Amino acid sequence: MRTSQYLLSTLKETPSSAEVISHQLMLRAGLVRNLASGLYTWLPTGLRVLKKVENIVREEMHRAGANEILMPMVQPADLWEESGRWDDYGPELLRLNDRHKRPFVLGPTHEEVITKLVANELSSYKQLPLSLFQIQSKFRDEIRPRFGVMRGREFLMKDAYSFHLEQDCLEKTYQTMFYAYCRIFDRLGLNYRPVLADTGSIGGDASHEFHVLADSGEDDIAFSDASDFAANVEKAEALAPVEERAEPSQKLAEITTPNVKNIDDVADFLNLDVKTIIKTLLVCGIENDQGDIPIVALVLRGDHQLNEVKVENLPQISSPLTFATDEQILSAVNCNAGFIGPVGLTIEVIVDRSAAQLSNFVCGANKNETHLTGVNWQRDCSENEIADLRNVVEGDPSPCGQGNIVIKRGIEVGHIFQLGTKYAEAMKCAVLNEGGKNQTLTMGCYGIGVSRIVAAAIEQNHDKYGIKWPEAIAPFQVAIVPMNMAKSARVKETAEALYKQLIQAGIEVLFDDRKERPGVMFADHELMGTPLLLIIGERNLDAQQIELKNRITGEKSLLAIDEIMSLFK
RNA sequence: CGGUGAUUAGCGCAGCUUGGUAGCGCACUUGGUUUGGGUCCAAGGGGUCGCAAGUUCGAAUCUUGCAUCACCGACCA
Repeated sequence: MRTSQYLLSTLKETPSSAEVISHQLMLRAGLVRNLASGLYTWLPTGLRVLKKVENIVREEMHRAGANEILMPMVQPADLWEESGRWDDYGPELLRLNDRHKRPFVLGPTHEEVITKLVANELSSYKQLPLSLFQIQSKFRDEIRPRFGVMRGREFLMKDAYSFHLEQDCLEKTYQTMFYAYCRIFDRLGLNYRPVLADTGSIGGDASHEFHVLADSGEDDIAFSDASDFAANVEKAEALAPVEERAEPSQKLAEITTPNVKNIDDVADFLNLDVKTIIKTLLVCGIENDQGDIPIVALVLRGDHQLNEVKVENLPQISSPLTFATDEQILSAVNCNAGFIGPVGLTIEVIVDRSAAQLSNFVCGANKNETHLTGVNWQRDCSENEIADLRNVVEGDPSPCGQGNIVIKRGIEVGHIFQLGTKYAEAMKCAVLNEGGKNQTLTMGCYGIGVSRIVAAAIEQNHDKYGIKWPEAIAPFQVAIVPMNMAKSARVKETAEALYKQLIQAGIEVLFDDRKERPGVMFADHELMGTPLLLIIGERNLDAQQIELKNRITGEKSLLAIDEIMSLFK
């Protein structure tokens, strides 16, 4: 490709709307342009990268035995009614009507369509297991699209689905997909980790997320410093403290705490460590037969954070998690938020493992402007249900039993999980088994955020000059940068000849044939992140040499012209 | 959805307080100059100042409403 025929569209200045570095560089290097909130046009350079990522994903899916298909982006609403997600899926699901006023959705994912398809196409266990995938645009009407294509509303995703008669077969394919994902991210040249994940609203048993490690990531990942354990903080178990609870040594006392509203205030007021204070949060339980919603108290150590996913997974708590309103709090405990404590509560109380290990602690007295000190479990309030309610923090013992937790940020680029029979049951996806009986299939589901990978790769590979593409996904393998070609026939001839050779050899080459100063060319190619530059100038032509510059290492070397082609063998 | 801020040329911004025919830098066009790291000089083109209404002789500027975009939070595959 010659730059004179190419839409280069680089920008010297950073558009003000771009927050993270990948978004800034994608705009500056001319990869994408914003159309509306969360919607992007892919320019030639960006599309080249996107296609490369897509192809690596496709190749590895084929290697894993999956068949490529393509499903429509627009899906009839009745499929979603059938699966129950028409009601369950929130406003993220974009709903629309056609000219006959029939309802449709813009697909945020394709479980319904594929399950329906397989239900219609398969009839015998002999056709199983079967894996299908597509690479298709999805639309999710995100509340807050941000970070460019990292969290866009329309984005490119590879989604694969596997169908099985039995769980052990599903597990085998799950393993195959796990390794396929590792191969994909290895080939992409990214620093990534598979991490244990919560199965979330989709349900199912086992789940791993694949995260690209980057400070700008939106997820917290808990690692062990002594093993290869890694889990999303949502999922990482906070183990019960091993030390025995200390015996009560203080008397229970009531103190007046005016204008003390949160844990930090209490700690300041009493000059105590927040770790000796507990906080009590009131949330909504599951609606009972009378249609009442019970309020449940959750007790945590002052320095710990509530883990909403863990709480939602408790049988007595409503999902999604809903905090009690001020009115509900007042009627349940007869005081305001900020002064609630477990002593004397009549509602159900669930205590976090770490909070349960405390003795002689401070808590709210269920009376405004009042706290209790010297509180002890059993002696002052009944022994309650104990559960893991909190996020792990750095330094916690790792749930794998080895080492301690370290927390890093990650960008979720892949997610695999064992779906089970949820959709197969809803969509009546079954085949005849060996015994001639109808048997509902069990499913696996495997997603990769293709467009998000492009952003994640930049987050991980850039410097002050621009993008440093991993070789496998660079838009061009090499650029020819002639110095002052307009004035030097020799430079022009050499550049043209080299360009022709590279094209013939099937190399993806960008020939900078603009009449630009060298600095402009260098700056553009460094911004675009082309891994290799071939710099042709009068200076080295006397010796029949061309300068080779490596974008990643910064190394420069001189090569004889006839050696150039051997670089690409 | 709540809070905050923004909206003036393709991009980055000034002008608004104190109303009087819209400016700077980059980019773009033309000519010259320069040519191994974003040259320099000169001359140009490009704007319903987000939209609508109001105040006024006169509105980018003051008032009101709306829209869009972004950030923080809530929410969420």
